[in-house]
Amino acid sequence: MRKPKIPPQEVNLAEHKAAIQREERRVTSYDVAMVAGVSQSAVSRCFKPGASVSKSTYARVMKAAAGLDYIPNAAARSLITRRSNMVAVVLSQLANQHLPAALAELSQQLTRRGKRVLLFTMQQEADIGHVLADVWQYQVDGAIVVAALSDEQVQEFERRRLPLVVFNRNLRNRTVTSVLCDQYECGSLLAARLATAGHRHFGIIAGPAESVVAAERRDGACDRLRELGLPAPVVVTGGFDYASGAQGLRDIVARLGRHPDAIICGNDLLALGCLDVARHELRIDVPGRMSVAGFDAPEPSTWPGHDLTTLRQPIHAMALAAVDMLVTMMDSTGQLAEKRTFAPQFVDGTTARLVPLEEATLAA
Amino acid sequence: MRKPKIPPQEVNLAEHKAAIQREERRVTSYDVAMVAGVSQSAVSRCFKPGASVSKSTYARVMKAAAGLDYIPNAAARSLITRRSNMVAVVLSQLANQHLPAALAELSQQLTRRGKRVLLFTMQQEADIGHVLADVWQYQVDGAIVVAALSDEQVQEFERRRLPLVVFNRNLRNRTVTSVLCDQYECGSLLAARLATAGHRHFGIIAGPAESVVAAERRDGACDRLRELGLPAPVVVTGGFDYASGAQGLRDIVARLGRHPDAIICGNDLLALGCLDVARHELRIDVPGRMSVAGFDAPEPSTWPGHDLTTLRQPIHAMALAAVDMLVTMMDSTGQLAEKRTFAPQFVDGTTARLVPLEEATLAA
DNA sequence: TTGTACGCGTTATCAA
DNA sequence: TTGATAACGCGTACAA
Repeated sequence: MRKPKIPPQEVNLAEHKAAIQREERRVTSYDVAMVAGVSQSAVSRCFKPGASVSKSTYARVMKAAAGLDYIPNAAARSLITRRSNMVAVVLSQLANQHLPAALAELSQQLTRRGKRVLLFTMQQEADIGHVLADVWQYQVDGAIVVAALSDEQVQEFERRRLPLVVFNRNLRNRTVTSVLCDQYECGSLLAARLATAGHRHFGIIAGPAESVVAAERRDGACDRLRELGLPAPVVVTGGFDYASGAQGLRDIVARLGRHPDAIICGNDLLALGCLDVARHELRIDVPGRMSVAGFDAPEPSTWPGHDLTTLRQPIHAMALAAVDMLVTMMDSTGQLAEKRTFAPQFVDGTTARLVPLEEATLAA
Repeated sequence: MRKPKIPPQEVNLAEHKAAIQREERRVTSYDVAMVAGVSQSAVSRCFKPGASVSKSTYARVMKAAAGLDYIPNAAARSLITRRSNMVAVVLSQLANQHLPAALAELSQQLTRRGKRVLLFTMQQEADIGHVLADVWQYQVDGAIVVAALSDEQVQEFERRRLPLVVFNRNLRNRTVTSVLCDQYECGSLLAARLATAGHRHFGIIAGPAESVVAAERRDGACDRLRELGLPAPVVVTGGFDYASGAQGLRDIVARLGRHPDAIICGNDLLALGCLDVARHELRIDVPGRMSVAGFDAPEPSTWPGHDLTTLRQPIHAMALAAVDMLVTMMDSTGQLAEKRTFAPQFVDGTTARLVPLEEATLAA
């Protein structure tokens, strides 16, 4: 019923192109077929890698396609193949923290594997519900979500058979595939390193009470200190900002009557605030008399001058793993839920003493 | 020829759902129609805002749709409507500078208008050619590009009738719609402000020789100083990093035999390096004896402690403008190329003296 | 207001 | 290797 009822009839390129222009149509594979003097299916095959086409046909088709600026329509393709080659990446607070770095890595890795990124951002993680409704519409082949999904939401992914990888969030749900850096373990590790160096009295500037990440880091540190038989640390809460770090140290010193041996901060911004108050306001020698450590080392280029002792999440490895897992799930129908947990990288700055005092003295 | 030859025949929901499951099909509007006992077009109308449907039909359809977890297929829709509601956002170096903030703003604004973001990232701006080929495939309704497009590439957008807004890049091509912060003007403005305060001898740590942005800022400052009849500034080049800022000041001082009245740095990282060397190595009183200023104020939360005098690009306003223009172009067919240039915001830090010496003395 | 019939542009199947 | 034909899932004239 289509116009080109007589396909193997070659048509003049320029003329045909003008006709398309006139009719305000898109250039389709039919148009290419007419100009090349082949069938529409032949054109389709030429754009499918590994299809069986003769050299001469291929050449004629490609020439016609180039002349018409023809590009296959991804929407039509995805309709029949049931694959869009798009992956949804869902996240909030893009402006904060190391998410930009993570997004860049995810995007690069997905592109390398021939997938496109359909980006969904939200103001707050709580808005995820609205976002998911959009995700379903767009026929993505999979999703990488940086948000705390509810059990129900995870189940909806399963029901729709949509491969899902949760990034950097530790869900209770055991059936979900995720890649993360164990924040509890991070807190534990940092406490242990500092304890090994001989620190006994700890202060913790934990961050927001409602933050899951902050809570896990705090609990990891507290539990480890208890296991080691050390005194319970003084814990204060607040925001995740510079000012909270500054006030946090003041509060701890006020509560304790003196400064502790070491301060663990919920993130690096807190640590910087703490550091400045310690050095310039309270005149505490850091790291001589007190150590300060944080989490979430930013890119090397940022925060120059400071040389914080901190932990860094291996974003590159995590992004690689997330994309790997997602692609595997997309290729094989039957998938196994897996949780890959990465260890943090220790960033050996100059704001914490990490060797026992005797050794430090010996070395000096 | 389709199965539901007899649509107004109500079908059991659970049974039908099981059948779909069994056949491994997607849920379509036909399925909803069968369960609701209406025609497929009725279902379609129910999902189109402002279509004429009776209350009762709407209710039956929505109930069936909810029961089947039906969501309209965006690919099929875009095939017929010729609109995908997707906008391509193309950029490189996501991890650097203020691009994350810009992307977040763009994404928010586009989402607010019911558009989805299809994200294309590249390692270098030069890779834009490969990326564009992908953009054409995905039938986006428009594109926001943060890269220096060639004339040819701009023309291809026109040829394909694809609305384009160039973000933060000053193209020679006058026919392209773009939104940007004039870097030449930024340099000029900063030089003028400092000159007004009485500074006469300037040093410029310009940044990479190959960077267009760096060159424009430098030229703007140099030209303005010349217009004001001030001595030619000492200009040094290097990278865009902290170390280059530090070395830059050393070089300027070595070349001049003393330190100048004011230093203009190609970006904030350079300024920080310069600042630290000035204060801690060369023992120069900043801003008492020398002023230091930069460009590209980062988010308030970053680089705490430093309190740099600098200029900030109004990213929020720029993103808003870009999306506004793009949406306008998408809605009306005949579009007019327009270039919207925003003025930078002055960030009044503490590293530069901005009032003439007499006033400063009087105030003291 | 509702249903019929068609087409959007492609890939997949099958026979030639 | 090639061409005819049938889907894919939806929106939309048009007639009822």
